[in-house]
Amino acid sequence: MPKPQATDRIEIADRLHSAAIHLLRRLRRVDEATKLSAPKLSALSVLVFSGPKRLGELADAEQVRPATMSRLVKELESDGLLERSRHESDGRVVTLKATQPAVKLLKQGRGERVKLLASWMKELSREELKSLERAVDSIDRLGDS
Amino acid sequence: MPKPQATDRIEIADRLHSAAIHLLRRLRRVDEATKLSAPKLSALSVLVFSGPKRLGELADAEQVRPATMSRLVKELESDGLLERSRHESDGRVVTLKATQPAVKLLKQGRGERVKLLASWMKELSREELKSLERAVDSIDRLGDS
DNA sequence: TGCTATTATTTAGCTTTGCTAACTAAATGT
DNA sequence: ACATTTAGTTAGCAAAGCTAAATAATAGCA
Repeated sequence: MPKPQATDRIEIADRLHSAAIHLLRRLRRVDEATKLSAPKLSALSVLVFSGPKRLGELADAEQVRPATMSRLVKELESDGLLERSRHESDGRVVTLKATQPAVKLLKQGRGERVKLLASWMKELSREELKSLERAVDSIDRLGDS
Repeated sequence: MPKPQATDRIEIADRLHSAAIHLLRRLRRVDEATKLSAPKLSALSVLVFSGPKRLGELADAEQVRPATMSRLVKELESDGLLERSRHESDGRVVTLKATQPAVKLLKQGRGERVKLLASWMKELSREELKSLERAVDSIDRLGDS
């Protein structure tokens, strides 16, 4: 019984890479309906489910540069989905907080993209769903170190 | 022992969505080294591992519009990584074939992004790797129907 | 205290990769 | 022959990533 070799890992890595690309491309199609693109939904999701954050923290959490997050935040703000406020003691930091409409959108609607993805998952067998559930955490930790 | 509920699926879908976004963002950082972005590597990978394709087929496989694939192909061609040729009997179709340098790059080097991803996977336990291997196929089939 | 360095965010400008719409060229069918 | 369909390309736009440079506030230190 062979142990996992480097080539196995590379094979799996290759398929994971393609699968991630394909999955996000398929999900992109729902964007018009939601009005929220993947990066915006993902960032807003952090604010809704983990509470207020400063801009730099959110950029870190989302693996983008502060400059990129600044633009996303500006657009989410003008959509009324989050509020910027200045920190009381440190005037440099901007604190971001999801608004009620955003909480409603994400908590109740949970996002059109996520609902669509969840509906696709109905096709999976019980075992496939179990594997997927276990794998998701591994995937999200990949490259953390 | 409860069966998987809709809320479980939505929870997993939400985490899968975030995990896929985060994974691809982390991988993007290696692009400078490779000179091949995710969409190009993914498209080229199809040609190398599944053989020549017409442009429309490749666009379908990659879940993008022909117009988008046409541009990617043009750039890959000017990098010497694939060759366009006209179909013998049907003058409308363009057949795409990976060149030797491309085969070498992907088969031997297997792409910097994939190598990096594979190296991250060393941190996973045997069990996590197994779950991931099983899950990858499910992920890639999601939304196929 | 007062200068200097650091830190947080923003702005400007560029690149890549999606898209749609409109075009060309070739094949098909009536 | 002529209209329609099919395959691919081109043009032009938007979103989201980046870096570099600007701004503003804080912190450190002589």
